[in-house]
Amino acid sequence: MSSPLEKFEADRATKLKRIEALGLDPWGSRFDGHQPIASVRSLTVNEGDPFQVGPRVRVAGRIRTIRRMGRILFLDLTDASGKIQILVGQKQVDDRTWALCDCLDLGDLLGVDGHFGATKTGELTIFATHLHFLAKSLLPHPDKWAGIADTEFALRHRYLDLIYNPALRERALWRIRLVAHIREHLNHLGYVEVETPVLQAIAGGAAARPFITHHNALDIDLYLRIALELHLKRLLVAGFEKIYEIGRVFRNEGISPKHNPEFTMLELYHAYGDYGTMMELTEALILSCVDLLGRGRQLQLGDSVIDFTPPWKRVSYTELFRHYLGVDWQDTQGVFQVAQRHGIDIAGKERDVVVHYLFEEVIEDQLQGPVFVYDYPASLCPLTKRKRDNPEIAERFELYIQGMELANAYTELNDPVTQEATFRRQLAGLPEEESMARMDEDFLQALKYGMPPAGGLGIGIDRLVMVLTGSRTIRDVILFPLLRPEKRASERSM
RNA sequence: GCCCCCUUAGCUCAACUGGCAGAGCAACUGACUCUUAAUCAGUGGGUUGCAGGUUCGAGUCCUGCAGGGGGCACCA
Repeated sequence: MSSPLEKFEADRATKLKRIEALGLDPWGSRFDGHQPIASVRSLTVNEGDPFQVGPRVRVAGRIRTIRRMGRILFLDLTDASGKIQILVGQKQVDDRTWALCDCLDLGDLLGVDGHFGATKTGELTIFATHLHFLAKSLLPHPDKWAGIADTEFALRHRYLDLIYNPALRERALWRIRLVAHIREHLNHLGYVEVETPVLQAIAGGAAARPFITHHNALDIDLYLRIALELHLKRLLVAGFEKIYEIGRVFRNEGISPKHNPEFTMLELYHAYGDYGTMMELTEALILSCVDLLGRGRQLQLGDSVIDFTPPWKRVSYTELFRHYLGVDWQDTQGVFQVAQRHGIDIAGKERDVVVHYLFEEVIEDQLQGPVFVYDYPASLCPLTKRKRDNPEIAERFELYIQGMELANAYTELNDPVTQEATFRRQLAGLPEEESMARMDEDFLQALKYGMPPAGGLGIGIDRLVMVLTGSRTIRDVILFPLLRPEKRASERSM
């Protein structure tokens, strides 16, 4: 009981007991009829004694500051909509409410009845007639002005960070609005939202290591999905024509400012479309998100300004290679020479693997964008339809903004024979540790029943929100990013 | 998995080339009916992330570990 923190808790527990002694419940109960603080603030202030004449209001929120002046008490109360000052005067409230004022701490949740008005200095204020205690905060809150500076503390106490870091709360709200907007936009275009399994016997649709879990009753290992693709295509076979899913996918890979092990993907499929259909849709969708922000079409992102004014640049993979590397990526000799000049190890590697390295090493970072890069080496795109006049090229595009891949779209491969062949080639090249990857026979069979030609699109929602909110790391747009559990804390709680 | 940086009171931060661990906020006691980073008087609060080592003496130097951050690798 000697540590400072325990003393804080003991002090607050004492106040909790005193609240109980007043015949009040320190954990509160249903509290109806309160209105958002922002809407209270927009009421008009009446002339006269503010304890009497103002409109009657009722609010609920968290105590952010307390200023005690003898027989009068000022509180700042915040709710989801804003902040307002509360004035409690000993003469204007009953004895029990005044006694309660001695038991209030920063962070407590409080309901307030009173008259809305303004103080002598003009501060909009609720002149309280009654307080309703709603919940005790037993732990001391962060410094009310400095907030939380320690990154780790903020990440491990995200609920506190969201209280004391308005920029974080604002970004979280933008993410919510943007995702809702994307749904509205797509629904309006006639796309329907579907849901497909997260637990899968075979995790396919992307090349990534999956998380493994186990189903007890069936006694089988299952994987968490790494993509939405293969089930959505089954739904194309099933007769759905314009579908999308916004869902969590899981990839068992490293964590970085651009990578969280679980993240949110939008995948969308349009029967009888192609990657051109998807390019038009992508531009319109993201543009309408930019417009929703209401900050114009030139957005400041970090040190640079990205101009979203359409039409966005469209440049082929081939053109990029000529421009940045002065070589045709289909020229095997040339590619190997250029790769060696850039210090890339080419020993035993296939040309297109080296091509891909070169793209990521040399070109990707320079794509300020927004720019559509289209027509990729086919061997890098096992789920993509080849160009009719050149089977080495796949009808795929990716959208790049600030060197970051934001969208990825194909003309979908619907030929089961070609699909099976590309799967087999892909599996043959996999290292031993990834031999868990298996041919998805069920998916191939679905294709054999006939999948319409289609355009498909994937957009990383987290990265899109990063770009649109100017966030430097993906953690800024994910409310609860993955952290390693604290060892000492978990041992203590055992 | 590798490299670099960070970790001091509940929170935000000080502490010179190794020399008595400090301040603001928060907390506690008291004064004050228009304050608003309220003010004034007073009080308490520390395993300096953890474990070792060097030293007369370690927050400071060395080694290991943990967590976090950044970078690399991985990520079609």
